[in-house]
Amino acid sequence: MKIGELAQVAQCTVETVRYYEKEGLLSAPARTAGNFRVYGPAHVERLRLIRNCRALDMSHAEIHSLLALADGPADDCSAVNAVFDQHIAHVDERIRELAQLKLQLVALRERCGAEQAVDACGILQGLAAMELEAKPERHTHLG
Amino acid sequence: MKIGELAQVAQCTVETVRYYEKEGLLSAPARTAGNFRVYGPAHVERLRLIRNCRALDMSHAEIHSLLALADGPADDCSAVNAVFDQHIAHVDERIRELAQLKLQLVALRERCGAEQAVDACGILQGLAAMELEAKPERHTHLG
DNA sequence: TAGGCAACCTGAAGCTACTATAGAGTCAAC
DNA sequence: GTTGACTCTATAGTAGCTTCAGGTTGCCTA
Repeated sequence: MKIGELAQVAQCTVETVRYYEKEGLLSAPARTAGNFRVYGPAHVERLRLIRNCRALDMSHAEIHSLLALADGPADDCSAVNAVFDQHIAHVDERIRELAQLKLQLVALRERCGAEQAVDACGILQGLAAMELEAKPERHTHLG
Repeated sequence: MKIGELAQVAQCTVETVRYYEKEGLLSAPARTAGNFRVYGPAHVERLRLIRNCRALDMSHAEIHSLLALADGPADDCSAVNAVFDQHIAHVDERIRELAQLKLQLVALRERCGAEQAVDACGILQGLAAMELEAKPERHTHLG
């Protein structure tokens, strides 16, 4: 199959497929005489795996690790589990961060219920008054 | 004060301050004869506001809106509230997405409790078998 | 056989919010 | 007068794509 069909079955764009090839996530396929990429079932399976990892918000680095492990001759998959556990920890941390954020946001929002002059707006006042604190170090690649 | 001091009181780097100026979030200050930037109290307040908005994960576009409204001659601050409400909605949406993601991740993780051959690893099998679904449109700038 | 059109090709730029680097200039202290 | 901390501009890099420009291939129809 050509790149358009591959992209379609994998629910992504052709540009994304080419990008994965450039990044080394997807191996370079054979070419036709006219220089078109030709893919087989192995490529489909690989791309599906990559896209599923991305759907789970895994980074390219994490996916690279997983693919290497999947290809490798390892006898047991504890390393796979480790990559996965770490990613779950990333998601957990981000959820906690956002929950904390929401508390702050809602508290600020409550300072301005009624319509009033901008100068008196509790939100803007709150934003100006908030204490800046050094951001805690991040251990997640999730934005 | 010079840029280093400003950056220190605002808990950010000098590079970030210069970046905000280039982006139009912070107005260009006066310069010394030696071409050093000189800031006053107004700049401190402005930068604090910006940094607080960023601490709440607001995008530059959102901050631009807020600053314009804060500066504007508007009689009431309902537009401010609207920007804020929309941002809260962004955070909410991202929390929901991540919670959903975590369910999937934990379900996958449970498929491989014990150490076993990579070929039999339930996680990798699950990742290959997952049904690709078109990603829902995103309404948040939060990663 | 020619023309048209969709799909393909490469390479480079754009997006967000910074961070990092290079190479040069400024300034206060010793 | 020289050291060293600070500042300046300009450029490139980060992640994970998306978009664009400009050109080629291949199939269908007239």
